[in-house]
Amino acid sequence: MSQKPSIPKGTRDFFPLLMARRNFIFDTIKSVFLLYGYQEIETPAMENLSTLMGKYGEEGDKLLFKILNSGDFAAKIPDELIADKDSAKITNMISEKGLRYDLTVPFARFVVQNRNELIFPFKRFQIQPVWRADRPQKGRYREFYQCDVDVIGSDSLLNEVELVQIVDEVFKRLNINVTLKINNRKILAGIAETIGEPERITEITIAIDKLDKIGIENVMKELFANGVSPESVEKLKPILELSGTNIEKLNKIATVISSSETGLKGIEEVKTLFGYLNKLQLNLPVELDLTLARGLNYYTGAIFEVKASDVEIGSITGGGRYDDLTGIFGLPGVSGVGISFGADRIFDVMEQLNLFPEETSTTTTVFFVNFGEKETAYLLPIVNEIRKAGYSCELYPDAAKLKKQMAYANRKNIPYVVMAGENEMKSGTLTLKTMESGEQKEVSLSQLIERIGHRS
RNA sequence: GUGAUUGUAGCUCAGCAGGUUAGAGCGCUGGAUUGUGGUUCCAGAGGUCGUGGGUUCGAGCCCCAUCUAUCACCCCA
Repeated sequence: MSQKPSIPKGTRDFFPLLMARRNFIFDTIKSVFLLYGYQEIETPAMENLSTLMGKYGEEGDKLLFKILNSGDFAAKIPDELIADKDSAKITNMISEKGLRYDLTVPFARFVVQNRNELIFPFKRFQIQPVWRADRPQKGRYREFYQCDVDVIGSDSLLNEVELVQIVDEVFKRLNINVTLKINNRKILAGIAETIGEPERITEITIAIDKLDKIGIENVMKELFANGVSPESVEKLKPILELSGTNIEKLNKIATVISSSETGLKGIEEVKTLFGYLNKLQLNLPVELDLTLARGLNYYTGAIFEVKASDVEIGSITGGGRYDDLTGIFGLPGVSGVGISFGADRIFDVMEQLNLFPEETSTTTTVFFVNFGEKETAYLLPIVNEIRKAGYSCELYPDAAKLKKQMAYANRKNIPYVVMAGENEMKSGTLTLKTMESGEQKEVSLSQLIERIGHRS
């Protein structure tokens, strides 16, 4: 049986049209990054497992793609480990590399490793694929692109402001309606302190993150289930029910968590951030969302998340401040903020909303029919002249039937077809056919260039 | 990792309560038109019904397993 070839679960092939559209997104994002003075870097697709493991929580470790060691690794596994069927320990023995899970942790590794050559504050961006062994579903893939911008080595809140501006500019250029949600991890810590469960901040944040999805009752149930005491959960309730404008919410929460120094610091940070943002003319609505938690446990200050207003797809951009990510790699006291644009989800949003401009599907401008050897010799220098003039063109490689060549040009949506056979060669001209109208005209080379230049 | 739905020609789908040689539209190939595409007409090719087992006289249809895609949970871009 000739079994059909296939690709791994959650991965995709991209056709030329899709690539043109994806590149439109990447180019847009990249141009905004450059506009703000960020510099591009790349890191390897695979990292040592030791730099990846333990950075994304227990769940994250499970979602890492691990790469099998080369050689006869099985021989080195002690029999008792195999007998125990202890996957975790066996994994350690047979795999020491993994595919990157995001761009932030490899970036932290990069910064620590190359700290002496970098200029701080270091502003970098990075557009590369990441891999997660997740089960694919709507808007979720096992291989997808992230477009990260980070500034590391500065704890100024101006960096947060700049990131918000970047988010605003990118989505303005892509013509997507979005809402930016902001929260601060210090406020969440303050809440946990206030209700007397400072140790359980992770469980608490994960639970309240689900508030708009499962409702307040279920959030509270989940907290019970995770061992948070009933009294603490009761205290949490009024916090979750906060409503009003950003400032109103801030003021209310400030009174509730006034005993927590960390919490108040968080509130101060958010107020400062909003203060700056009010001075700028932003297109997107910015909303303080105290239920925004984001699972990644390395965030320590601001947390950002962007949601598309017109499509139900989860967050399309996210990020935050991490004070000590490089500490894990031996360089403490370096603070960074960053956000990550989810290019694939942004793509899905734009597809659904039909937001791609027409030009992203353009192909060759001029097509030259191949009539045979003599004609090809006549055409080759002309084809080159067209390219020199800045127009993309191609000469069909085979002297196939005219019908076939015309059909090819038609399918590729090429607007101009040039034919040059015996007659044209004799008179030193070219026959130019405009595909859309079907109109045909004998022209000189300079007339041809002029004609295609008029197209817009 | 848990739970559910799905799978028939390149694509979108039909397929009568399990019953002989599995259909349509679009696409593809060739011709009408040997220097003319997109429109029209004519002809043709293409499927071991996701894969592997099982039930049955007989399975595209029923059962089990497996893979894929989709959806929800977990988590996340």
